[in-house]
Amino acid sequence: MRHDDLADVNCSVAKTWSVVGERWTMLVLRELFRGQRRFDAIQETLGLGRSVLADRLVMLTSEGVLERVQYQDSPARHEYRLTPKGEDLYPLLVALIEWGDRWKSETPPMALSHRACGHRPELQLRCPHCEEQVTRRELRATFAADAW
Amino acid sequence: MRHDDLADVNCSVAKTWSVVGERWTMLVLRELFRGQRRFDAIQETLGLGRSVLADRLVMLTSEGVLERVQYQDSPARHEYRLTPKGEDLYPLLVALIEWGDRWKSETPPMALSHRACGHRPELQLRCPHCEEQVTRRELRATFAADAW
DNA sequence: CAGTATCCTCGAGGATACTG
DNA sequence: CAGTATCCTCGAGGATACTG
Repeated sequence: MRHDDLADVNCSVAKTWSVVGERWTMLVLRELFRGQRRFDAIQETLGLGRSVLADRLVMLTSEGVLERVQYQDSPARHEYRLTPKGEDLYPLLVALIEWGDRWKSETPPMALSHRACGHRPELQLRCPHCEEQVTRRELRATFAADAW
Repeated sequence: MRHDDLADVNCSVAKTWSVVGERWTMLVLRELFRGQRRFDAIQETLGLGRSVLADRLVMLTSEGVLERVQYQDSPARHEYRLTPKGEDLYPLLVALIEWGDRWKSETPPMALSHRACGHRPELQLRCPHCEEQVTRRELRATFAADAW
């Protein structure tokens, strides 16, 4: 199974992975969420190959995760911005940060805080109906007939 | 930068990626969360190479994400179970599922429901102090001096 | 069943120079 | 600045047979 074949499998994990599962993709998105929009800025910070970055940006743009926006003319220059589909990857990024903070870093390299109160936000798995947190033991999984 | 070098960078996204960022790792974990614990069962469902699966299981075990448990003797047979460190990857898996359900699947291939009420749980980013949901616009990021 | 051994392919990524 | 062109390396993953 090639990487691209993940997109065609009936599993939401695999489909998402077909978009973000390559080595550099989530780190490129990390830069976008951090406010970097320029090719050279991202390339220098991450230190990845220019052709790899160019390829990832084209892929993410054609996926609708980023949009390429002209920010000046003569000469024309473009930058990349997160679309709503791209912004919606934020919980995924936070999940990566939280796990790394908890299990792989002594001191968190970056701290998020709620502007209003200064406290640290966290991802919670909740039942919107019961209005309480749930653990995976309290969940049932139902698979469609053609699910992978 | 090789894949393994991500572990040594001072960024929690990169460190987590050094554990879960290869092509098959999250899909292997999906099988574990689904209750599959046996080598052959995982290998047949996913269809990945046996040597790749063996390598991933060794890596995840040495990372402390899985533990290898003997479940019978003569002949000795082993299976794999999620440790607390592995269980803590569940929000990450849910984030992948939610994004795929929302943006890449017409009908969700698998539905999670709260056993107590039957409703669908969701990941929410919350401030535990203010006891309310927050968006990324309401957050501030503070980087350590040596953060990547 | 849970792997190991062996061999092979191919494409992801790196490096560097160049261009409008 | 935002890429493209070119060439190259190497290791991740596939396939198949074998083993305690």
